Amino acid sequence: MSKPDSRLSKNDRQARIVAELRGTPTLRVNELADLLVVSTETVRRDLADLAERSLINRTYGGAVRPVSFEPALAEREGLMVAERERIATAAVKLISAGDILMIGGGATTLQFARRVAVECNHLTIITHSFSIAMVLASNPTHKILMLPGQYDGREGLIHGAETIDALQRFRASKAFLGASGVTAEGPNDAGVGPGLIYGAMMRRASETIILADHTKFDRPSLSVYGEWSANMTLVSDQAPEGAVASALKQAHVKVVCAGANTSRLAHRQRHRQDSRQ
Amino acid sequence: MSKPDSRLSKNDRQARIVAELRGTPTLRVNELADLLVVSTETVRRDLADLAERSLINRTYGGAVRPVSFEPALAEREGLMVAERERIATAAVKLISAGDILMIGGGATTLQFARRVAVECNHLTIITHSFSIAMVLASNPTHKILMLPGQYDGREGLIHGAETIDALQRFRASKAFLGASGVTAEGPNDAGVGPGLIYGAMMRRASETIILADHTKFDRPSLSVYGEWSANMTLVSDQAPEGAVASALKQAHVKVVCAGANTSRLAHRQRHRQDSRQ
DNA sequence: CATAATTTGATGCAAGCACATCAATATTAT
DNA sequence: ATAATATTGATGTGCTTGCATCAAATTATG
Repeated sequence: MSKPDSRLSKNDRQARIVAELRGTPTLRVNELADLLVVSTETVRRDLADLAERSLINRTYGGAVRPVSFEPALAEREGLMVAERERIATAAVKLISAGDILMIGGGATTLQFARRVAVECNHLTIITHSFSIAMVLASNPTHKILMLPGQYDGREGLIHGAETIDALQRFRASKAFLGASGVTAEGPNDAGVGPGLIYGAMMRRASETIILADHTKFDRPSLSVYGEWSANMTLVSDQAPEGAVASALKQAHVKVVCAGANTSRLAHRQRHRQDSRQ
Repeated sequence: MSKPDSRLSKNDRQARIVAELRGTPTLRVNELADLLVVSTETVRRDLADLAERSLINRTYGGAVRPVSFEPALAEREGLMVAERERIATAAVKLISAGDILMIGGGATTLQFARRVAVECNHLTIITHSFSIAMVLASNPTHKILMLPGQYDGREGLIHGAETIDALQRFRASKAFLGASGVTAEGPNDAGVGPGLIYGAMMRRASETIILADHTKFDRPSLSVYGEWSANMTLVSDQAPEGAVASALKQAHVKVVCAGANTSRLAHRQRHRQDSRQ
């Protein structure tokens, strides 16, 4: 994409590596040293640096693009992997043939989308998240509708007035939404823009399914985007307790608890952690 | 012999590798050999096999998930790199401060977008291409509007009736569009859906700039999406000749020829091809 | 059942990678 | 300008990967 400038500052060089990775899926230390005209050791140091900030994914001998190019998502992607996988697996079971889904952005819903791509077919899915659309597209039987609006590169999401407006023209049977926090008041999100969209999705869907691991319980976030009601389901890895539990009960919210099960998952997680370093 | 059920057939084993890769971004040969209870050589052979069918992406020492990301684009990305870079550089010069741009999808316009991200600031850009939006987002001063519609994972593009409809609500000062073919009739595209969008963009923009390298000249494609007119500019690496040239002249289309310059570009191209396999 | 074809494992070798250490160079602050 | 700090390059060692070759084992086939 650009030229091998003879000398770049450390920051420029590292930015360059990330940029390069946008074009090529995999890079090798040697290639980079060659391209940037620095020693392989310097490249190695840069890679270690970038991997720590999870801007790249280190491999033996080089680097690959991080799982999700959205910086904000990449940070969270490594956490609670096993829990999210269990939640996603349980949530997929709630899908019926012919459903029209809305899926909100987030690390947990992305995991959910991965499973939808594998296990379901011929669904219509409305989303505002780039990564979710891309993941789902690996299964060509799905019909994926992308919402319009302003693109936020940090979160990899579309949002804004355009998005809300467009949502009014759609109806879905089920909305699958993530949450930064789950409190007695309702599910809430750290961002105002996304929160507004999740709220709009809830109103345009017959049923709403909230996907949230137990660390979200009782953790209030910036904007409460909806109130608990009887057409909602909470899918989590643990059952909530205290104030949250009673609020859910009072509003007749269904709760699905995706408890630990096979050794396969534990095994998977071990694996994941290995490859993460 | 000792563990009959731990033994998998070749196909099962390879399927397992792909499945494993769905959960983990990167795997190493050793990990896999360990996991599948086979020798590292067998794993290597499996990986070579899978890489050939592009079900995985090989790295030194392991494998990563393949770029499910725009297969169609990836094919073209490696070709005519130097030409595209020159075209992009020349096209960026046509941008004025405060412009509202529409950018169509394609390998050449993507290259153009990369330069816009680096060289321009504070532009409003309307697009239907995921990769273009993502590339531009690396410069947070830009405002990126994403069009709605159906997502085509193969091309990484949005298209459909929704998209055309939404375009009617926007106006841009300049539309930058790629083309599969450039004939006397006008710019044309291999896809019907994208073609309709490019046509709509042309009509909603005050000026249209077509980006196309010389291999597109006189190569008719499926759908002619617009007619040459005086508010159009063609940016290419070579000046067109014959019927195309006279058609452009008659319609008063401006032609910008981005001549060859540095030798480092050729160097880059070699590099990219290496790292692609 | 026996033979052929395929698949797998073992081994040796060359090349590549990672890491630690130390010297040289560049950058920054005082 | 000088010193303090940070960054980079060079080098050597140990480990890992990749590849080729051949033997063993498994599977398919008549």
